[in-house]
Amino acid sequence: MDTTTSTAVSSIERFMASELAGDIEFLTARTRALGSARANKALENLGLKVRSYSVLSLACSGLAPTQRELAEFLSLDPSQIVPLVDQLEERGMVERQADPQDRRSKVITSTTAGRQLYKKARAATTAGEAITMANLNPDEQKTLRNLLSRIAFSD
Amino acid sequence: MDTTTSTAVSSIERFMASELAGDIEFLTARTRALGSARANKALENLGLKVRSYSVLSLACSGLAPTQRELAEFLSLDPSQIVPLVDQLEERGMVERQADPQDRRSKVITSTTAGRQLYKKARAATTAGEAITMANLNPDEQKTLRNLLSRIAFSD
DNA sequence: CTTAATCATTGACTTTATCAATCATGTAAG
DNA sequence: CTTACATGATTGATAAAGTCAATGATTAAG
Repeated sequence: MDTTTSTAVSSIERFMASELAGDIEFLTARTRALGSARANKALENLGLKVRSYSVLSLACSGLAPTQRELAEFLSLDPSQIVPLVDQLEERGMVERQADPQDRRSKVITSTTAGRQLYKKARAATTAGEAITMANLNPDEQKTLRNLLSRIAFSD
Repeated sequence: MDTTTSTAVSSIERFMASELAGDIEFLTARTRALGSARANKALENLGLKVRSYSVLSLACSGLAPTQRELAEFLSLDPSQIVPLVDQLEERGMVERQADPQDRRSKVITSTTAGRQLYKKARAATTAGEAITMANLNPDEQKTLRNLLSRIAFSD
């Protein structure tokens, strides 16, 4: 007798037996919803969201992404990148640099302030991720990354 | 020498070395984007999307979900469930039934037509999922489901 | 050269998400 | 009982995301 630990969990357990709960699409959607809610909260103080954090991260990577590449890697439409870069640029965190190879493209690079912000943001998301993954041991976490990567980059 | 197989892939590889590419949040977001695009396409002919499919699936599960439970399980706001059920109900696929235990709640059940539609839809999404997971062997697929479940239901 | 393709950008438009308010019902306490 | 408070579905307002076509600047190809 006892199915009522917390209202939130009680009914969830019932549906874990459903066919839907075995769908990878569903599981990734739910995992992502949980993770990005947590990440957004962790980034709030820094004036960032998951999206702007992602752009900043790639800008700080030294890989010199163009906006088109950002769109592709982040699964976004190129038109969605524009306001993301706009905001970061206005804050002085990144810069649009004309690509000398192809003047249509704009390479996004980070400023010193951008790299400082990223360092803090990275710490925040890492901490959030640790909470999200608390149920998995380090080996399992590594495995999960590996498996997801092979799906996410299978195109 | 050859890095130019397809424009889409060429730059992606470069960014797989980035810190961001190791973030679980990022990997689930990308995996989900890929998967739900495929699933939506697979469901298009049936007049369904991932969301309505999920509701239909749970309605067909025999688990008698209430709308609140659907919202919780699908990580949606209760107000988002309303139009989803509306549409399926208008098509005669599901029914809102007053819960005799609690007349505030409405239990969503499937009709015969709903179960027939679900059968087709299930086949479509399963096929799509097989494509998504093609790079993983059966054991790996099972492992992935297990690991994701433990994160997705860790609340 | 001229034609076609690509990149960033804009703008229109649709779909999702978020949140407060409401009505009906249920629960708890005096 | 009845008063006070909590909950489930619904509505409506608003913000945020996603989708798509069109444009100007450039580059690539014939």
